[in-house]
Amino acid sequence: MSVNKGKVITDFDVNLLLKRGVAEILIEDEMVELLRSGKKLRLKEGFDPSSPDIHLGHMVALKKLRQFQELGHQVILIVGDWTAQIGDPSGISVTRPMLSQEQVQANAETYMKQFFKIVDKSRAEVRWQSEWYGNFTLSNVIQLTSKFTVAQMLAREDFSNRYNAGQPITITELLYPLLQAYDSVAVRADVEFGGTDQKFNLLVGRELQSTAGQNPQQVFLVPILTGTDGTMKMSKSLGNYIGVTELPNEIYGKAMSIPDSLILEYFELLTDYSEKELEVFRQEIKDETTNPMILKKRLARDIVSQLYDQTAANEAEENFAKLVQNREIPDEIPEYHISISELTTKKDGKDSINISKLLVLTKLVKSRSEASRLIAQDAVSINGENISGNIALVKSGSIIRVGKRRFAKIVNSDNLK
RNA sequence: GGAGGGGUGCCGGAGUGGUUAAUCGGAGCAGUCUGUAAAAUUGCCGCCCGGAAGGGCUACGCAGGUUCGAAUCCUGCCCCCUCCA
Repeated sequence: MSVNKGKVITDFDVNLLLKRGVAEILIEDEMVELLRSGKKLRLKEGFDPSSPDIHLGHMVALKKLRQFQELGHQVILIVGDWTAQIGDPSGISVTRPMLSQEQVQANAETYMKQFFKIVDKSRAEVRWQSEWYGNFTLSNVIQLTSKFTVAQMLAREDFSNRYNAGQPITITELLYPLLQAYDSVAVRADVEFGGTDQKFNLLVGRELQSTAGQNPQQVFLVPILTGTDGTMKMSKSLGNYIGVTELPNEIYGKAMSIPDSLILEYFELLTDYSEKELEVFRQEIKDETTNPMILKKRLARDIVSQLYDQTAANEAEENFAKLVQNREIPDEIPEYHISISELTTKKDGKDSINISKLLVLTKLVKSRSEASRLIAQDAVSINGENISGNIALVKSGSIIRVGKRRFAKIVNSDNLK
């Protein structure tokens, strides 16, 4: 097979590619035609390194890209080092803080590693916006902006909502879709991938490509993954996300904590379980013949093994069973070396330790005020025994537990001095 | 440039001189329950000192001022929104 060609594809491929985990394709007929043409397609997806973590929400589209790669197509990842400075206004109701060059640079570095947990590096091309925007002049900007009208921009729902609600929209934000669109021109994209909230931006790309004499790209929209809270979209800023570089135990645990209502959505968008299998799951949930927890465990295991491997997944599952389901103490507890004598006071002739100070030192809590509250709420235990006051006996080797999941093992550093 | 409206804790949003660390809702944390789900329910939800009792500090855009006392009144400044130009 020629390197310039994508694989000849079957109906099965088309169905998998264009149906599973896909929200909308514009223009679908053209997309199918492109795939059948055998042309090696240039698939673009842009990322704003506005925060340093890629999470499962991003994984939906990345998995799609991966599928296309397996059919021989070329992925072009755009590092949005310029647009990140603006902050994507899509679906956001307020202006985002602008980031510094340095910040963006640092985030972008860590992004790379994360991309290639899912995307095949050998069939991907990484392009930085600064490649073309670095030399952009004001006259380029004027030329670019002259092609679009305010009315066009206000056609976008989140802009018009904000406008109507009397919330500020900065001019740089209006620039965002244009910059993203120009990326498509710069890399001559055949298809651009994004979440459904990206629809407007991707469509602007089509228009701009047309005016530049290129074939307008196909717009490939994947669903927005719901976050672990079960209501809002997964996003870093909402804190309801599972990062792809988190540790296996964390990923597993967070996956287990999603509401039941999300199980099928996650299976569909994040795993390769076949449609048939999904149908079985759906039925089982509906008929209540299977405890949703069992299905969730399968889901959690699958996600971990995709991001790590089978072994890690099994370990995470064991860990979960022990730690969470049986409320045991984990095998490995972070140790803290502290000087017990410095924290010790005499009370009733016995040596005792100020627990709230200890909790702050071990970083188990943020402040002494918080520590006092948690103690009062029976959330703190030492070697399995709840403590009732701020004073208790702690020895070298004592295990402190705060809430369900926070642990620390105390190691006395006195005799090391 | 002119007129009007507004800036309150993570978010939304009350409060217009006095137990106000600031009603209420959401988010979050913790307890009970449990499948680390949901629902329910209880409590917490600025920081510091103190074993505790208790005490102190900081906070309602920023900076001053009036007052025994201000998120609340006054002055200046900054920012946002709407309408007019």
